Amino acid sequence: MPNRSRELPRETADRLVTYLRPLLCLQAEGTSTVSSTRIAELCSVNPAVVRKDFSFIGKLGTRGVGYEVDELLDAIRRELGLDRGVALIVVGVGNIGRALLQQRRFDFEGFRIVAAFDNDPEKIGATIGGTVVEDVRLLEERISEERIQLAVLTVPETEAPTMARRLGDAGVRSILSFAPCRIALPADLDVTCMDLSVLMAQIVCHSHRKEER
Amino acid sequence: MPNRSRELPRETADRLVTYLRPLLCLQAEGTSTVSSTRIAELCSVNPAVVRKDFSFIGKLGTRGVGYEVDELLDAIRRELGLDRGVALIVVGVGNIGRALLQQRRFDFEGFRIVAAFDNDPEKIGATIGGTVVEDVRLLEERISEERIQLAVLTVPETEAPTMARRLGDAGVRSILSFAPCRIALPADLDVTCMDLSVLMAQIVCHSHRKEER
DNA sequence: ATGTGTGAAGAGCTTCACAGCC
DNA sequence: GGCTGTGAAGCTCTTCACACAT
Repeated sequence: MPNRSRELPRETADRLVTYLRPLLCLQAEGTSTVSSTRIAELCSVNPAVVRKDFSFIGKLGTRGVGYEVDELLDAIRRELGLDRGVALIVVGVGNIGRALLQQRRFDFEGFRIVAAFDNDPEKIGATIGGTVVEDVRLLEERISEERIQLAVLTVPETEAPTMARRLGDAGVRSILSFAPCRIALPADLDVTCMDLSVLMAQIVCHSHRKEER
Repeated sequence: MPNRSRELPRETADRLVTYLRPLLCLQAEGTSTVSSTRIAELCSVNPAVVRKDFSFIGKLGTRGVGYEVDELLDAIRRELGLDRGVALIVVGVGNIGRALLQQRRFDFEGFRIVAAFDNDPEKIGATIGGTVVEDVRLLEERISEERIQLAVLTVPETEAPTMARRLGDAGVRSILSFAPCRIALPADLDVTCMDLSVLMAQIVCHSHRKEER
């Protein structure tokens, strides 16, 4: 009985994303077929999890053999909607903004940075990693032109809430913010805050908790 | 019956960290007491979750009133081991490394960047955000001097695995890596990979999945 | 009246174990 | 023999609802 539910569990969706990179590596080194056990090793998870995850996107494996790497990649990307290139913008060209613009690996993975914005006249007009930095006043115009759904917000903490609202009003669906502050969210807009202090604190805790065993 | 199990669930530990920042804000604006409902709003979780989480670290609230902000902060930090300042190093002073060094908020939150390293002679000796960049050859020496347990790894992808091993051998317990690659982990060392492509892909998926409802 | 503390019920995810196919 | 596919069991976390304290 094929697993027909369109409802793949949230955890499964998240893990499917993490399988992509190891699979791309295997593909690059010419491996054509791979077992759930091998993938599980590469991702530090249980092999049964891997098989169950794949079962949600259809029967892809051959018993006694394993999975075709190419097929897997296609199936995962199709399922997750990563197969048609996701256009995104970077708002704020500070250190983190620059890091993103210079990260050329994105192309490879189905992301396309189509614009970057800042309010600093010194930065406007500069080309970083192939993208020209534009005046933030053009933000709304460009978002609707390019039908942008994802924005990465890397402006200073003080400007983040205002800018998040502007992005939402302009039609952006999701925001990944690096500002270490709570952003009041207008419900239909989802904001993911990547707060490095929080992340590091969590890591430190895990380590403390591990010692107690 | 107080919840005496030292075993706080992993999710609880992670959430306790996320409560810190809103609480710090409340403290800064002079609020002395807060309800589980208010915290729940600020963190987008269920109030019952908040109360249950706090119950794991002892009875801290007053029925009919709420929780003392100061007490809560102390209790959470004590429980998570964030009360005695965590020393960390930054390895690799590229864009992300610089972003971390300039983030002065860490001091506030119990983190102390005690050293930064790079192999570029142009960068060695420079002071960024109050920290002097040192030659990466001094890495092992400084780690043992300062008894470093946490390192943030922001070197290029090609150097990340080697450097992770060096850090592990030198005595570091946890690594937060920004390199978009799998790092073979020596079991007792825990490596958290913050892969921005993966994060963005997950965000895009959440958004797609939300639309389907 | 208001808001905490918590057993009990419920939901969701993980692991197991084995049948089935190559 | 090797590996997938998957019901069923097990486990963990979440949500509910209400007793209890102020």
